[in-house]
Amino acid sequence: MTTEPSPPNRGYDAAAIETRWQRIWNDERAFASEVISRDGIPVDLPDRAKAYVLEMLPYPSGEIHMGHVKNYTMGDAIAHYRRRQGAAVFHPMGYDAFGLPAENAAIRTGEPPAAVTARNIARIREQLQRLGFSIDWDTEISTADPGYYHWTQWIFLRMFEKGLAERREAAVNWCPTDQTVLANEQVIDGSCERCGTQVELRQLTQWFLRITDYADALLEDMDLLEDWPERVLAMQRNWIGRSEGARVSFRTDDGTHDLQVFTTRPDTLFGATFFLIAPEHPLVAALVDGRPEQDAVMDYARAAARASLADRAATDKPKTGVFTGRYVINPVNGERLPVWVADYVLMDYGTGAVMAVPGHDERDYAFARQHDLPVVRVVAGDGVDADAPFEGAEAGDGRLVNSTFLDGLTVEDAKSRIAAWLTDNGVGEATIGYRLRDWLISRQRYWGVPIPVVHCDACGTVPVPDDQLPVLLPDVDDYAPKGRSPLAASEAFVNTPCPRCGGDAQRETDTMDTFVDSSWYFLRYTAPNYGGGPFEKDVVDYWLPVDQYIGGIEHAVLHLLYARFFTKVLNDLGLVGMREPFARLFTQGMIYRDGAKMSKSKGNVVSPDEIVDRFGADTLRLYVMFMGPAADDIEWSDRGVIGARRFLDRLWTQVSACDDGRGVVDRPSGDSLARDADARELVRKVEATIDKVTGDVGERFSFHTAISAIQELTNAATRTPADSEDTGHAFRYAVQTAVSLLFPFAPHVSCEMWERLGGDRLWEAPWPTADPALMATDQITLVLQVNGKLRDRVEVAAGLGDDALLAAARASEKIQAAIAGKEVVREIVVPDRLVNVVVKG
RNA sequence: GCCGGAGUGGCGGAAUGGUAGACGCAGCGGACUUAAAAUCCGCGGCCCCAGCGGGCAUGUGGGUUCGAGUCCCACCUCCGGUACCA
Repeated sequence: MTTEPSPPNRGYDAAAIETRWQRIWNDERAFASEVISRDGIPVDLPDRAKAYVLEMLPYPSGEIHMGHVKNYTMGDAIAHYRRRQGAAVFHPMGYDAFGLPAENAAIRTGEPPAAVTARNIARIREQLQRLGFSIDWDTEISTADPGYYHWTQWIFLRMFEKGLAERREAAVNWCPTDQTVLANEQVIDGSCERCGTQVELRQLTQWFLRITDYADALLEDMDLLEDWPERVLAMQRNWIGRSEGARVSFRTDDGTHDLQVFTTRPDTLFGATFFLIAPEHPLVAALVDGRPEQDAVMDYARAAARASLADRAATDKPKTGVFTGRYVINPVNGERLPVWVADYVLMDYGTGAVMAVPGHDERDYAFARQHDLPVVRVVAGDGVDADAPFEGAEAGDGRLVNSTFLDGLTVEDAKSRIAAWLTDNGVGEATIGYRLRDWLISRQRYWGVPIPVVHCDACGTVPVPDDQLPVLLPDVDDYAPKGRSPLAASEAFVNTPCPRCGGDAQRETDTMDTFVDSSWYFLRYTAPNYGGGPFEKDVVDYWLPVDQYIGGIEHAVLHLLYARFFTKVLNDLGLVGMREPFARLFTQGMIYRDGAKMSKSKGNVVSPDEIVDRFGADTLRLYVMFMGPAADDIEWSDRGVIGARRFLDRLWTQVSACDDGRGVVDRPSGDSLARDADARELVRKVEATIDKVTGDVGERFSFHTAISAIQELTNAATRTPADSEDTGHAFRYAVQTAVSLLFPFAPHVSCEMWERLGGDRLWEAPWPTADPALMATDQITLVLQVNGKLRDRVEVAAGLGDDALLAAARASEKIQAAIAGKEVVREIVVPDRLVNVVVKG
């Protein structure tokens, strides 16, 4: 830390108290779940309300950071709250343990990734336990454990059987630094999301999961995700990128080849003046074979293949391309269109070929101007002549022109008309395009789940039989990536009899993307040690979907999309009952320091351990919840931490003032409150606080305002004079309620204070409920306005009628002065709130 | 460009269409102390005024309303995502 504020030198002993309560909770297994399939033994499913509270599992990098603290503290507060409301709560924890960091460490030091990972997990577990989270530690899982990845492989095989996992050749993203392929979702701005290296496109045979088969289901079932942040849904929608259009078939003028295009503007078919194919298009070589243009075209295609993704994707560079010398026939009017190869056409999207309509597409327009190709208008906006010159592409709405049978139609009508025409003439059809690509899961790296298949010369690709799972990750001497998986170097691993014919065969040596591991972990928690399957359906169906999922926004289109896909596949296989895994999602904001995300390289990291050492876990937890709205990015403040501790110390002092052996008291009686106005006002504040905190924690996830309400209550208690038995009782009631409400955020010291107040087992005590009758005030401040401007305030009894309130307003000298000599036009009365006198002149 | 979100004191932020700035941080004044720290009490948007008071204030400009931080329209700025997606 850059500043060194002193810890308070008075107050409670955080280290002693926190250790004590952690031991008690642990000894009593206080947060163990009732309904977990431990070894395939049938369990009774209670019909109480259930709450599956889940935070995204951590990658065990060695140290937790503040983001984790915020994430898990929020989940813990919700879990505690739901538990005390009487729900059966499930709050598990695990580790996303496969992945590159441990492997890269292994390459540097020679220590096996399994050992690095085991050490890191032990460290993270210790840190989490030190923060006192109410986790069911019996359910703890690691995705790198053979007992876990056995079932990752099993699920993969079920997908393989359904044709949802397949091995095929494709242009894929290759990271030259990490020496492995990457999924589309892991390429950010043309660079590897992990190391930032620009990725290359390579033509390789790889394993894919057919997530595109689920594109529509992933879109449609967003309706089931009512409590997901809009921006996450928007990102997923954009990522899937569904667009309605048509497939159209163009034949070469010599009739030898058929080229398909996808277009969202089939209405502009008459405006096509040339035709483009991607440099990677499989027909490029065939089209130019033996022609004079061959060399130029092939050189261009090779250059495009070499260019980095980022260079290819730059939209501001000139539109390059080469004419192939070939022509295709526009099926709608028989016109010959010259075929060009251009690198702005992506092999990845649609069919890798497009009809170019420069009049109504910006990119085609730029290309046409660049290469002197004709531009034709087929859509004319209001008042635009059919043959008016162009100043740029016109993508707007209008009516069709120069399009024979489409002339006069709106764009929308022309689209359906031409779709019908294409179908009738057998040259195309209406279809849907997606931006979403299949999920490339092969990785040429060591520390991941082996893909459980065998390659046999006689039988082809053969799945490993279920009874031979798990395919264990072998020990190897060298973890360094060499462009192929390190597993390939282990002959004992690779060479195996074919499960089908018994002949010599080789195991697949690629491992799986770690996002596969985390696509189903939330199911395994319900049966962490079960050996008979990945989970048990009835237990999964009891707990799932997750009632509240909490994690970072960075997984909006990665983990969250993949996990939804897995759930749908498992649902289709009849293995789980639900279609969506996470009913409600909360994405927490990041913690910044000095205007930047905390990171070692920037040297602005505040370590959770250091804060716990100095102030205690309760202080850290309270502070991260108090900083600001949980969903917002917020700047860390060293001084703010001290403020949180100061509040706990103040409450501790108040509890000490109640240390008289009276025990936990009931709400003061009506008689007591009728006798004493101070007691009445303080109890009113208590009830209002219960109401506020309950809504903030239970419904609005507005933890910072919940905490400030508790602070207001303790401030009010302090200010209440303890001058009678009635105020003494009210004070005690206020303090004990503050402790009870604070518990989800600062559980250790709350339990200690509760005990000192004479209470027992606060984590099981029912959550307080407010008495609405006591929340009402008997005095209100009536706001007096003239023409909507504040002019005066008066104290009056609550519940007065309009006439009495008007009378009070008219009695105000300031109001009289403000309306003197003016005509009163209208008087607005809002009961128990304000009077607004409207005057003229 | 497109999609999503946000603009309120010195700072983090609060506010069912009804007292703008709760709560906290920093600051200032006071108490305690030989002194400091800690703690406790109090003050606190900006401008004018000795004071009483008054004026101006929630990114900008319009609108709806008795009344707008809040609702509507247009714009500006910032943040995040995405982008030759045909």
